Amino acid sequence: MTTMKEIAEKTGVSVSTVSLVLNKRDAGRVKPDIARRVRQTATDLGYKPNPLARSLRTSKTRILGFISEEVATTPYAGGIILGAQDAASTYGYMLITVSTDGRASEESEIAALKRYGVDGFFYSKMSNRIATVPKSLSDYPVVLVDATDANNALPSVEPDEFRIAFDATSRLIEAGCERIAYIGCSENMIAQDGRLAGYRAALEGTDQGFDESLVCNVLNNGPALRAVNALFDTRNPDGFFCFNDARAWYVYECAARRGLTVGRDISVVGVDNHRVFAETLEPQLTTVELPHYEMGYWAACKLISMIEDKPVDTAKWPRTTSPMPPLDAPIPAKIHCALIEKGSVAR
Amino acid sequence: MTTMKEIAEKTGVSVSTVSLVLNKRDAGRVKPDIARRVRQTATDLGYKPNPLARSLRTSKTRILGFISEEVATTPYAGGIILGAQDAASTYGYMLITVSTDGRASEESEIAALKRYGVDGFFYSKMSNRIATVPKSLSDYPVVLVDATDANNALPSVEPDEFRIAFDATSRLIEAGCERIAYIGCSENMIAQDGRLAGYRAALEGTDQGFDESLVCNVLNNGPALRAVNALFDTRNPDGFFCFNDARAWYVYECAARRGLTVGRDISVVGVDNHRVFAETLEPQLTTVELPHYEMGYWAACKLISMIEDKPVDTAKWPRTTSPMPPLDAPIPAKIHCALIEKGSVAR
DNA sequence: GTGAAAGCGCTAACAA
DNA sequence: TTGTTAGCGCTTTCAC
Repeated sequence: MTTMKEIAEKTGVSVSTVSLVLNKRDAGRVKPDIARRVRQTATDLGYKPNPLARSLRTSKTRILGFISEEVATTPYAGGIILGAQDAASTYGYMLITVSTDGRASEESEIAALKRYGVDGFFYSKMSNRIATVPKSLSDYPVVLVDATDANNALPSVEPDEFRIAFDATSRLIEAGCERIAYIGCSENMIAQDGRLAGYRAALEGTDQGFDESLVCNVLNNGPALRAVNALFDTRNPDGFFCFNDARAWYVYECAARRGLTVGRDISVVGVDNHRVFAETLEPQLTTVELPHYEMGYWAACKLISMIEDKPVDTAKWPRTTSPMPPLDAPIPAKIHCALIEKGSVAR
Repeated sequence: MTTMKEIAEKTGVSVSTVSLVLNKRDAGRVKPDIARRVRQTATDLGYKPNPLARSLRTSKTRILGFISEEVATTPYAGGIILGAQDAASTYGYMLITVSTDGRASEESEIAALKRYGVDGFFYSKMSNRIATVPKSLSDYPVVLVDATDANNALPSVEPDEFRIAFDATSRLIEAGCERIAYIGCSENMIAQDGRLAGYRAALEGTDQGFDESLVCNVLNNGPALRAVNALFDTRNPDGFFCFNDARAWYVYECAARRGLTVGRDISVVGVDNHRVFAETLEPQLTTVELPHYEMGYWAACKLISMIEDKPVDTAKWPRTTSPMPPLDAPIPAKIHCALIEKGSVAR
């Protein structure tokens, strides 16, 4: 591992000159010729700065702490983390992820992260919830991911729940469905509210309009399956917007028992896409994929821009199907990732 | 953030004495009384060592690098990482995870990790594959997780594939099933080989014996579903061992179309448990859960023991249902995690 | 037994 | 325009 000292000796200048040049602070301070020679030997020797030593001086580590619940239990976390990682690595940062699943250790994890000198934090709940960020984070830059700050004081990156359901429902309408059901979640969550509103808005613009009796909010397992079954009996829907994979499965199960084929007899649009569904239900199922990767990527960009206190170049951000949101919005800012659509049309 | 200097001043000793005491190198070098006072003020001030400064001297960072594919696409990764994190945090380490999904960036990620001074690496493929560890890792401690070293030179932690299928099949036999099918994977992988062997061994100990025509290896989507459907037609199995969730779903779909109910008309044991299945199929489905958490935990213990060059205390490891494997085995060592069983009996 | 001092690799005042 | 110098917090040798 080559050091600045070696470069300095080899070039015949002092370490500080090398430092200036290599940190791009040489404008008008170091002779262009010397600067060039320094840069040359640096690349010759394959110089890479030692982040630890740098951190010791600057107390900036270029390490980001990612705090989340449920990393272990959802397949989504990975996408978010991957996106955050990509963005981080683009800007020369690394991620340390800790998850607090089922443990009361959040505070000690945060303390550990602080000791390692992270420059800022992601605070993530998987699947858009209201979150209360621990006070121990209050003197650090923080961005919420797939979550909304209870105090509405911190920037967050979230999916555009309304649009997810609005677009998906519109798609079913265009496909000619006449009795479009909403299979949702009876738990109280942001996603449920936003999506139900989007579904409703899409239908209210049409002849069929919004019909409460086509809304079926369920939890899980047997009771959920029975509720969907009852909906089939009473309203015989020909189109389904499903809150998530599990809800889509109830529809599939009921359809199979009735000899109905998805994509022919009924149309189903589901949100998200567990791997298992990609292997089984596709391509009959139309899926609306949440842009987890983009959420992570955007959040990292936002966090880094806060840390470095300069606007980031939004042109480099990966795009979803939606227009780019305003980026340098003041804090608190909610940045809505829009949806990604995948799969064939329902019918 | 209190420093050693502050402790030294407050106690009226020098920094070096503080260092000696706090690093437990004071035996016979520092007066017990002084040592006690140092320790006292340290706790009074809530002293936590600055890992960065320490690293600069020792070139040990107590950071572990976790390299994996597919973090984004499987829900399993989370469990492994969580386990590794827990173990790491128990021993005062942190994890930096990088994933190399669909990117040619592996080498640059490794280089970045090295620059951050990681003490060792996890190299993980999700779902037990033969892996070739990059040569750039060869001068570091490395442990493979859910993967087998192609050169058989590195320690690895893997599930006990044979036992997974042996136990699951035995369970179906005990439940009285007489035509037990194996719904497997037609891709060539360690897990497939091991599990098929386990299934076969369990059946060969019984009257029904092993019957090739009950083995159905499939890939995905329509073709897979049709193959399972054909198996239903030709052999009418009453018990199923399913390689994974997707395979279990094919069985469910076929059963639903025939009006059969799982847990009553047929018995199904599936490996793994995506969250979506826990919400839908349980408790009818018997699941054999791979011990991802334990794999991560054990791997971290192994890696740390290599780094610190001392045996770890295996008594603290989380247990699965299997007996503890020999731990201080010389390298190369394969440490087999056994399975965890969950869910109700099939019938 | 204890402390002074050097130095890990780098940055940033300040001098020259 | 460049170099000297003084640390960042910690470990470690070597005098005392």
